[in-house]
Amino acid sequence: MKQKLESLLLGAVAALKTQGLLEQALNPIINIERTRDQQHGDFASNLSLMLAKPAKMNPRQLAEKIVELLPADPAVTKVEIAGPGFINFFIDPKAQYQIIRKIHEQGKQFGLSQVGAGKKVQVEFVSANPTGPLHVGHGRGAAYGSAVADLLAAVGFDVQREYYVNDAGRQMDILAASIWLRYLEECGEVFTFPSNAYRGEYVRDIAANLHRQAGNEYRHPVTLVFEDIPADEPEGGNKDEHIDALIERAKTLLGAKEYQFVFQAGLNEILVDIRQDLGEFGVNYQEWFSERQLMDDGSIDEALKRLDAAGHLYVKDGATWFASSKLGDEKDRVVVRDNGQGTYFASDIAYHMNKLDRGFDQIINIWGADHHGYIPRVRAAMQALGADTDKLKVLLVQFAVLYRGDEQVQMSTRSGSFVTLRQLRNEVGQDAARFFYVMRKSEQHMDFDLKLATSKSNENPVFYVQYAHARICSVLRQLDEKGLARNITLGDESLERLIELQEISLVSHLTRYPEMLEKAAVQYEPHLLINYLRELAAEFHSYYNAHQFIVDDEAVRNARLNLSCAVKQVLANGLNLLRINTPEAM
RNA sequence: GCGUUUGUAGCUCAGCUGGAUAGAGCAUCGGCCUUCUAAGCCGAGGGUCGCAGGUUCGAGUCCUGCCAAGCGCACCA
Repeated sequence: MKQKLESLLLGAVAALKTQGLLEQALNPIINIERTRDQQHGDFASNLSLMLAKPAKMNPRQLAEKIVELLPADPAVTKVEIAGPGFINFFIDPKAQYQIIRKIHEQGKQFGLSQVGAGKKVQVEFVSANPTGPLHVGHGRGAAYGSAVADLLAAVGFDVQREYYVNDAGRQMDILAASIWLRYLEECGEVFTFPSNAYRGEYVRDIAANLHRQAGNEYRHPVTLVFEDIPADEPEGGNKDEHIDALIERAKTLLGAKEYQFVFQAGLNEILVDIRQDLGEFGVNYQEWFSERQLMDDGSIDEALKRLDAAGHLYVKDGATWFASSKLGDEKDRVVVRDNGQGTYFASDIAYHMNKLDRGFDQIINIWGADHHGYIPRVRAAMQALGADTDKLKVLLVQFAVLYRGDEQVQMSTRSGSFVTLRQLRNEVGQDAARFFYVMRKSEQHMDFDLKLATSKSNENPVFYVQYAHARICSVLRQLDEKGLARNITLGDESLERLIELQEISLVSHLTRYPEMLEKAAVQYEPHLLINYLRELAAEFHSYYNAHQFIVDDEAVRNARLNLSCAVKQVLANGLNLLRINTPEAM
């Protein structure tokens, strides 16, 4: 419909040109919008406001001229000039009724499109360090990331979902040491647990499993373990030196192979847990990409070699630096430490090089907002590798601040005092969790009130949308109980009997679904889909309260049932896309 | 201090990339179940869109400067 109006307006512009009112060279952008207010018709264009200046006319006069020159079209019942010079189009409801038939024909396919044209897009999200279970902060990234990926797939992109596993680095060593120390406790050793180690209950669980499997195989007397280890912070020492020394001690006492075993046991157990957690949350990946793999297969060396060859590396103070400040970053960054170890950033350069080599048309990274300062250096690295940095899109997700009523819930992985995603899912349910997370714009700070979300009452907006779906199912059941059957053909033939305000409004709303979906996908804003569904549900509830569907007049009855079923289909399509259930009864 | 994100109703948030009288939910107040599910509907009150300038036919939206909050500014990940 938009395209049709656009061509009509273009016709008018051409006519203006031949009349000499507009310069031939002028090619105005035709802007057509949905109106906000029904009184302004269905669509509006600000064309004459845009052209007023080049045409040297006042906008209202120009608008009259445009309307006069506008080619006729049967679908357009009325054209009005309003306000400062808007041209409002009123569309024949009959032309819009086609959407009901279309929804019925296309079913689950309705709304899907091919604007993505099969372009390869990678969406990397969550990628939390495997040092513990996912918490509620990760939940938002998970819900948002998977919604973005699913939306892109719905409009025809070839989407690859990926989780980057940081299975290397100091944090992982701290985890391994934490597990080993808890294991020693399981064996009966007694000592003070380091302040900087991971203290979560899950660490004990992993240690207990290890103890069950291996008995005392990895046991060493506590006197040996703590011999000459620098003091921990509470004892007046340094917590980092304390834990680092313990990591080294673990490696020497256990030996490389055994240390790896403990390390791997922890990693595996946590990764399995994360994968299961996300799977249950409706979040699935095509690829779990290992950071260690990048080290083992020489990718990091290769990436650094390429940067060096292009003259972007230099050595200072014993470390190797990447001259990122020449490429937009605020300062240069170390890629190889003076101790010879690569930094996390070096891994990330290699990772992005790998992504580029895999031939994606677009690379989307979804990060927590606390990583935003990291973007310029990754961009710089991609540029230095000779890639088109426009291919990279970084979407930031603000953290969700958790409340219980008025009280903020403090969280820290290290101290172990946090609410896990799993706890949240169990408390508020899958549907409410996904809905709540995606309801807000991603870069908006979010207050997640557990009390509110856990309250099973009407305060939960997800029920509102689901209830609309269930209500329609209920109407259909009612129809059956009354011994009536739908006559879809008759309904389709009788669509012009839908003349009530709510009916016209619903039909118009249904026609918007595909364009809304496309916009939500291309702009990475799944909350638009949520808003749409809430509006559609509201219009349906309003309709339901104002009018009876199962009426004696067969034509009206079937037309209304066809409309209701179209609404049901679109609600289901939207909810399914968000992986939220569509209950038939509530 | 520098960078970045945010500031809209009592609270939580939308606001269709610059359009018409700024919206919704919750909360408050008043109505609607003999009728397809009241987890619903109808109505009312509630606003200096953080503040001040600027850009233009037109600004919650764009530009500048302040104010406030979150986050970031490692040879951590």
